[in-house]
Amino acid sequence: MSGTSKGARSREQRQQRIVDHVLNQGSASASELTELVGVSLMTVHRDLDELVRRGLLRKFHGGVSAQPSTVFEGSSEYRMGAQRSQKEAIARTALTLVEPGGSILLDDSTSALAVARLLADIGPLTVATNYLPAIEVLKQLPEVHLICLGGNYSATHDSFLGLPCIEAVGALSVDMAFLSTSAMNATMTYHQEHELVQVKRAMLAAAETNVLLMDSSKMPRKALHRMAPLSDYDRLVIDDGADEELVAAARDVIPTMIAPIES
Amino acid sequence: MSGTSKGARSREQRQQRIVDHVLNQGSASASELTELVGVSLMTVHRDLDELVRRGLLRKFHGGVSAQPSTVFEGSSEYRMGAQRSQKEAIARTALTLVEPGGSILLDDSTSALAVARLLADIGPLTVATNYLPAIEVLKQLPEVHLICLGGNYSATHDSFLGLPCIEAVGALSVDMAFLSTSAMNATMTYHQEHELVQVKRAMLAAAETNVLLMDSSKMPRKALHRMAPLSDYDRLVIDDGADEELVAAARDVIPTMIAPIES
DNA sequence: CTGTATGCTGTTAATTTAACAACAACTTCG
DNA sequence: CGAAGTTGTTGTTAAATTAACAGCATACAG
Repeated sequence: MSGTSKGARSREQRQQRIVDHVLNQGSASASELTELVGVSLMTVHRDLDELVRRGLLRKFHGGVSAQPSTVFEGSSEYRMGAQRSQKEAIARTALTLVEPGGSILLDDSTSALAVARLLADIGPLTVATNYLPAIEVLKQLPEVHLICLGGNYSATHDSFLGLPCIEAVGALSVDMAFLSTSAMNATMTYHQEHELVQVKRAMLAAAETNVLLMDSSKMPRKALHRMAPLSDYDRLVIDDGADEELVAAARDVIPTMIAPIES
Repeated sequence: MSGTSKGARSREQRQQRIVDHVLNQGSASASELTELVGVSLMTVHRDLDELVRRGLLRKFHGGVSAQPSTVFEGSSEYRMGAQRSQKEAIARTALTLVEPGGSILLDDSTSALAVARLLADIGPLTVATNYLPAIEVLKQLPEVHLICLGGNYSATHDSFLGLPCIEAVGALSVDMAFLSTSAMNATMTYHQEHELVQVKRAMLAAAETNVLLMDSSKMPRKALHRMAPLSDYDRLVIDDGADEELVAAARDVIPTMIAPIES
């Protein structure tokens, strides 16, 4: 490609040092970081912008902090970033399952959003979702018949949930649902929040074919609520950074597609 | 309370002038606006922040613009335009009917959007709507419990319609609905599109009190579909540019509030 | 009438951003 | 193999934005 081998490496190391320092101190000013890593103020700002974009840090006027300092801003933006290329690869692979003229369901996950972003040139398609960022993307596409699944707005997820949403899903019958969960193992999928579990289960029931989108970072973990057994899904799409053993185990249960991460 | 009578008035006028100028020019720089309104740069920035918060302007580094700088503008935002100050006046008057703790319904009209923009400091409130621009505004307000009425997305209206929406409305029972129609006379309201009529009728049925928002520009006209008799509404809010005769006739049917247009 | 509180405004200093120039690493092509 | 071109990273400079504090006018209570 281009001049990235040495440059990118030192850049990464530098950003890692910044993250470490901020995580230790809780927060730091830009000029403070200038001295720490020995580059210009401008470069520090550029690093910080990227780290914010990746969801690792928070920026406020005067510096950066480790945690969501105030409240604001859906943590959904937050989730993207780090595994962005994985999610994009997964979405590209999952996209091969979509056929023009069909109907699909997208849940409120960044993985599903990545799918939405790739639906431009498929052909006529009906897409239903409760996820506002996905709606913003899909409303631009003239060939997509968009259905919004309404409900109670959740600022933390930037989506619509609750009984109204479940009922709206229940009224549908679609070809395919693309779902993601916060954790899984060889037999079960899990999620942190009960409210989301209810909606996702309704989606599972409403679709002919259920596709589970998983980026490897969340693979060998559990979470509070059991959501659905792996056997409830018809297809697993996962990136190639996943634990071999787990993938092998999952393969015994459902057809599994491995998404290659581009360099 | 405090020093707001004269100060606030000039402040509002100033912001109005800023909005007018930006809408005319398409965009403007902060320093340019400084000369226009004759206050310090800092105050201009404070005004712009507030106008952005109210959803009237977009800010980018170096100035502000009327539309989403990157994309085209939704045709719905556009409709505002000429009758913008009327609609804002109407909304401000209608707002006096809203009580904290209550629940309200907003239809997919720019008049209802104007109401949404003023809901910031009312107190806890439940608001349901099928209108995407209103959702974008309301999702910012921490005190508002927002319910999205889902349905089939209509690009021409930027809202959700059809059977799913009607069913979602039917599941609700709210204190007050704020509606607008494309035409009215002394006994009847009308609308151009049947699909909208159905949704609005459902809203009428779901609310305890129905408030009709009318800017005078559309008063003495008819439109294709009869929507509902004026007697189905409980309150009419109209700006003071309306035809005297018609207002008098309407007064015989329902309580009517006249919204003063500021200079 | 006086004191206090509240909100709006201006000034200053610090921070952040955009825009451009310089440079290194890699690629391509002769 | 080397020259030219491309791409990505960094630094410099100037402009823009923000926070913080101080000053002033108005409203209200006593």
